[in-house]
Amino acid sequence: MIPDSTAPVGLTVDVVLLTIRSERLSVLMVERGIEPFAGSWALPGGFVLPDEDLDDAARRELEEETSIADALTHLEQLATYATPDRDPRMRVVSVAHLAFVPDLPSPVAGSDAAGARWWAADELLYGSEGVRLAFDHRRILLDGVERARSKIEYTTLAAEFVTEPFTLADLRQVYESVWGVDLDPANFRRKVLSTPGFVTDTGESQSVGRGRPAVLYRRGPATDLHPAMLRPDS
Amino acid sequence: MIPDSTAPVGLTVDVVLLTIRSERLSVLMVERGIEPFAGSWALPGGFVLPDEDLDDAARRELEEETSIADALTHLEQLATYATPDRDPRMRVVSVAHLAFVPDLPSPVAGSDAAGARWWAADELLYGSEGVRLAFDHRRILLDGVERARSKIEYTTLAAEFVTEPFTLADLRQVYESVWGVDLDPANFRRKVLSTPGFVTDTGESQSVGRGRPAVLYRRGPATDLHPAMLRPDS
DNA sequence: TAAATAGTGTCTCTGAGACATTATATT
DNA sequence: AATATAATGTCTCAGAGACACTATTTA
Repeated sequence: MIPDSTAPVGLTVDVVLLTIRSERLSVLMVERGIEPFAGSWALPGGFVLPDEDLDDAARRELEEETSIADALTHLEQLATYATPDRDPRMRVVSVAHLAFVPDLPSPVAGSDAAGARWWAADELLYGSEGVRLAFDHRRILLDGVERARSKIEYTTLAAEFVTEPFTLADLRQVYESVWGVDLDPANFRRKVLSTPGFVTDTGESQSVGRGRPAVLYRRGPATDLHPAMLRPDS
Repeated sequence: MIPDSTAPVGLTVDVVLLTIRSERLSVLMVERGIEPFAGSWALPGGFVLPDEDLDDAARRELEEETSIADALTHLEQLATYATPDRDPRMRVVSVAHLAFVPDLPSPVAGSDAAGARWWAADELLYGSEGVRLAFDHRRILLDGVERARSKIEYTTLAAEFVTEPFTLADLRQVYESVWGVDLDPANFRRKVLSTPGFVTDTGESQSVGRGRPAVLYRRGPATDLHPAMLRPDS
């Protein structure tokens, strides 16, 4: 029985799309052109269509607002946010998603949103510039960043942040940016190479300015890390 | 703007309530008295009220259907299920939750549901008796069990399954039941006692039939395990 | 040649697994 | 005494951290 006291709700998806830009963990945000929260920055997202699955909706909204859905290999559900007054217009339930992409060479151009840009996550979350975030998107972003931090511990998802082919220094930079720590290059190398299928050697190498050229790798077939990559301190 | 093409959806919560009964990981299910899926077994849950938060709804439904919400210390969001045709009546989005309780001495009596009982998770998921599960609750249960299996690796949540005071054998039995493995008692003891705040010694001991009496413990203040409790094989 | 980065080698320490041994209860 | 379970002790091995050292490039 569907009780009368059950009010209809709006269903939306939001996407925490993370990448590494200039060695900083960054997130894609869109500037809202309309009320509520006009002028504030929001996670890309929108209403789910009838008969549309959640992940399809997330990909579609990302395509509409930022046209970068192609590169999306990994998209996972993050959590659902449904505090009654999170949207002043009506009750809206948002199923947040999390995705990782490499630093995109092509500029992110939105067709729908007023403007879309990458923000360094730290700047957005802890900056003193008074950047306003729409709805409860600060909380969603916090949860997404925390999920990313823990996921790269026990999965190979860190490799989703780099463009192929990549060096071990590139991959190490991902961990250092997401975790905000420095890792020992030697120990990091040993850990990555001792995990079968994390990366595959291309045989080629690349010279990046000064220093010895680094061997180039591609993502391997492995998805999990046993044992996990350990985060310093904690 | 809220598009016209956005159909209203029903919002429900479901709860995967796990416990250990007779050394088996078990889940609380209710028998449906009405269509759809009359006679099938379903996870406890129901529609979220207007202005009600998700976790409040989960606790309320659990109380209404099984009257055991009191003992619920841990209740976490599991995932959201929104496949368009998962409910034949209308589009219903279900936010599933996960909770752990000790084996309850008092019988679980439901005021609302036709009947409520504990099922061994294995029996329900892999049994050959043809137990029918309502909606996509088999998938939700699978996800809940898998979440539980991984959560007790790196948190102290296994202790939520035992009644205080408990022996280390009791706590070990939780891991063995949830993981479906045998653990070395000596190594398990060393691991638990070397994690500060996992358990606290009561000083008392308890004789359980034959064998040397075991020291009794209570849950400690720790919530995380560093390093994690390792699952054999994998 | 100096500087910088890539890559290798080695030592130590922690912790997990295997399993022997001792302790304390019941029957 | 026999048996069962609790609790302790010991050995070994895998893996992480620290860091010295070698290799290969550019300025």
